[in-house]
Amino acid sequence: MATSQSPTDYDARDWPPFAVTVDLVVLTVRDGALSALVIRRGEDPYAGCLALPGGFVREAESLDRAAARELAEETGLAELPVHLEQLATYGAVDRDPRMRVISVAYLALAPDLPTPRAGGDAVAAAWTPVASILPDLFPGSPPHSGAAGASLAFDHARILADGVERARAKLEYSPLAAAFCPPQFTVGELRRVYEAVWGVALDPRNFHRKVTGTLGFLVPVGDTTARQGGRPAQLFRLGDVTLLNPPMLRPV
Amino acid sequence: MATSQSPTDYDARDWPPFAVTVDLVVLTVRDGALSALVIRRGEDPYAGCLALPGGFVREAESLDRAAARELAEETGLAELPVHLEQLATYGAVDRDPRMRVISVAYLALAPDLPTPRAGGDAVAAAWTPVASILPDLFPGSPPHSGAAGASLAFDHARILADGVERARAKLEYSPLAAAFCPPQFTVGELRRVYEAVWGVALDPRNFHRKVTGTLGFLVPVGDTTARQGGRPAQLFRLGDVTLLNPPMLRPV
DNA sequence: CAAATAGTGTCTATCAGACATTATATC
DNA sequence: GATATAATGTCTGATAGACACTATTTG
Repeated sequence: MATSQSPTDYDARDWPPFAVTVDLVVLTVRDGALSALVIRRGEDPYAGCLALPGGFVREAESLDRAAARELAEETGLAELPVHLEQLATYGAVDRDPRMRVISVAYLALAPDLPTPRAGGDAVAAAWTPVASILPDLFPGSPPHSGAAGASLAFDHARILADGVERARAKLEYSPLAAAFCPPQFTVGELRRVYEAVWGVALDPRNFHRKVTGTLGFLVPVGDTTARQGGRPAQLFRLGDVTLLNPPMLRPV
Repeated sequence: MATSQSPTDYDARDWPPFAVTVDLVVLTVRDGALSALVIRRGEDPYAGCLALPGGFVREAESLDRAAARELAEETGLAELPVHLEQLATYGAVDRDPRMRVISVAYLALAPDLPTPRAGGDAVAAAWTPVASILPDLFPGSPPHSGAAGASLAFDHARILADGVERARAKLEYSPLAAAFCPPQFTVGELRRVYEAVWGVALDPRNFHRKVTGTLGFLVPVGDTTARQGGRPAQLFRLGDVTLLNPPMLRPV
C-alpha cells in the first residue's frame, strides 16, 4: 500500500534516480609528511580548485570495483599493492550544484610512489601535504606557505578529514601502517609513518620495544640496511596478523 | 576528454541512474538479548522472508534525513531519543535481482521500546534476537529454537553483522551503551547491555569499578532503585563525554 | 534464614611512558 | 671525535582481571 517503506514493495523504477560516484582519499607519506592525492579541476563548478580524484560508478560495476578502477586510472598503475576500503557515503542534497549526486568515498593507503601520472588525462594528479589543506588536523605544525592553503571543492575537505581520522584510528588496531611502507622496512621507517599520520613525535625506544613485542606484527627478514644513516637497522616484513594485540595506542 | 575521471567533467545526466535506498539496523536489548528490528516481506523477491526495514531516498532529502524518516516510520514514534549513524554502503551489482540498487545502511541504537507498530502499514516490524539470525556472532549461546533461525533477504544478513560489529566496537570507546538504557539507569543495567551486545559475561565487581572510574561517563542522580531485586542500586544519568578514557575493552 | 544484587578492597601481572646506556654506522 | 640512528634495559605509575568481603534488599 501507499505508505509502505520496504525498498522492494515498489518497482524501483518509480523512484527518483541518483548519480552515484566514488571519491578517493589516497594517502601516502612523503618526506615525513602525510600527503593526499589531489587533482586540479579544469571545469566549473570549482574550476581551478583542488579536489579528490573520483568518477562515476558504471552500470555493471560494484562500488568496490569502481573504486579500484578509479584508483588504477588516477595513479597510472594497473595493480597496486595498496590497501583500499570503503570510508563513508556523502549525500547532502546540495553537495553538487548541478544535480543530485551520491558519493561513496574510499580510503586508499599507498607506499611512497613515483609522482603519479594522470592516465593520458588533462587533469594532473599530485601529492599534497594534508597539513597544507587541513591545518586543523596538525595543530603543532608550522603554517604551510607552499602550494596550497587551498581548500577542496564540494565537500571534499570533509571527506579528506574523515579519511585521515579513519587512517589514524586504523593504525592503532591494525598493521595498516605497513601499507605506507615498501615490502621490507625498518622499525624507524615504520615509526616515521606513525608520526606522520598521527602528527605527533614518538619515543623511538618505546616504539621499538612495543612494535617488536606485538606478536605477529613484524617478521625479521634477516638483512639490514643503513638507508637512514647511522647504525644499520634490521629489515622486517609484515606478519600475518590482522589485529594488533596489544594495540599501538595514540598518545593522549 | 573521453578518459577523464573527475565526477564533474561530464554532465551527470549522461551517466547511468541508480536507485538509492537506506536500510536500518535498529538494535535494542530485550530480556537480556541483543535484538534487531526486522520486517517480514510481503512481496517478491524474498516474499515471506525477514528483512531489515528501509526504503527509498527521496529526491529532496539527504541520506541522514531519509534514515531518520524511515526510523520514525518503522518504529511509529515521531522523535526518538535514539542514536543514529551511518554504517556502510552496499552496492554489489546483483544485490537486488530487479535493478541496480545502492543501499546506504544506518545503525540505530534504542532503549527497550514498546513493541513497534508499523505506521498503518501492512508490514509488521518485530524485535528478533540477533543470536537467532546470526548464531555465529554469539558462539557460546544455545541454539535458538524460537521464531527464527531464518536468514535475511538480500544481503541484509551481512549488513546486520556489520552493524553488530560496529555497535560492539563503539561500546568500547564511546558512552553509547547508555543509548540502550532509559534516561536513568543503574550500573547493573549498563553491564547487562555490555553483556548482551558483546555476548560475554562480565565480572560485576570489576565492571562497577571501571565504569565508575571512567571520568565523565556516569553522573549520579542521587536516587536509588531496586527494580532488579537485591540491594537497591544508585541511579545514574549519562555524562557529557563523547570518548571514554580509559576505554571499556572487550575481554580477549 | 537463604538468595540475589550492589558496592568496596586487595593482590598480581601487564603495559605505557620516561629515560639511561650501549652499538654501529657516516662525516 | 662528533653525530646520527639502532637496539636493549630499567624504573614507575596505571590498569585489567581474579576474587575476598561487606551491605542491603526480597522471599
